Amino acid sequence: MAPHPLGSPTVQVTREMKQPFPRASDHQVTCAVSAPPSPALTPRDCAEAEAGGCRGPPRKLRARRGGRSRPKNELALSKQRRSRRKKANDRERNRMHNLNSALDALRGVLPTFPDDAKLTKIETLRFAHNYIWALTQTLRIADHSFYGLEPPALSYGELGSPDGGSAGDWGSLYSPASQAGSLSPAASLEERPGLRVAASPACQCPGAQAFADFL
DNA sequence: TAGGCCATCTGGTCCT
DNA sequence: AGGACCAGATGGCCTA
Repeated sequence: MAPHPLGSPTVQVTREMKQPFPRASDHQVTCAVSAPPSPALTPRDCAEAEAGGCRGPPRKLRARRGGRSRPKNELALSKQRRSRRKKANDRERNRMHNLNSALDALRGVLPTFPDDAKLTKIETLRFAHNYIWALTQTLRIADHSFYGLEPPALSYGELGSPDGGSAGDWGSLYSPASQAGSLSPAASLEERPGLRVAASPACQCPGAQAFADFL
């Protein structure tokens, strides 16, 4: 898939565009209260009910009960519901955009070539995880050589999963040792020929050199 | 054409 | 009550 840049304007496809007819559930919600349980109410039934054309207390009686008439209430209620839903949709969209922005920022600090295909979301997360793990190991090696100690044995088996913990949720996704299909820094790039990790002039990511050395 | 990825909508749940 | 978060559903786009 040709990744669409995140900043590109997203086409707002409303429910109305996708689904020419209102969802049954929506209709049921608005109709259920205002009309007696009758089989298969149509929007027209609802409209009639709202206009007082349906069975139910006559106008006079309704008015006598005081306050606003019920149909009007239902109308207002459904309007309010729609408005709330719309606001919630906006927030949700916004939230997902923020999430994607964060993901983009993460992509930005991962060592790939600028013209490489964009990492997918899951690839980005897995790659970042293993990248951090690799950098950690690099620091470890550097520390040991600085203090004149023997470098630690860098076997995945000894080190466990990249997060340093048990092979829990993260490990199940990409323990470098066990997950052949995982996005370990090297493996992930073999999986996607378009993507490479290297310390090259084209790659302007912090830690890329150390990372490449480590590899 | 099938499958992968994605954006969006939606209803439910939890929290403030 | 309203917002944040989540997961399921749906449909569009793209590639092998």
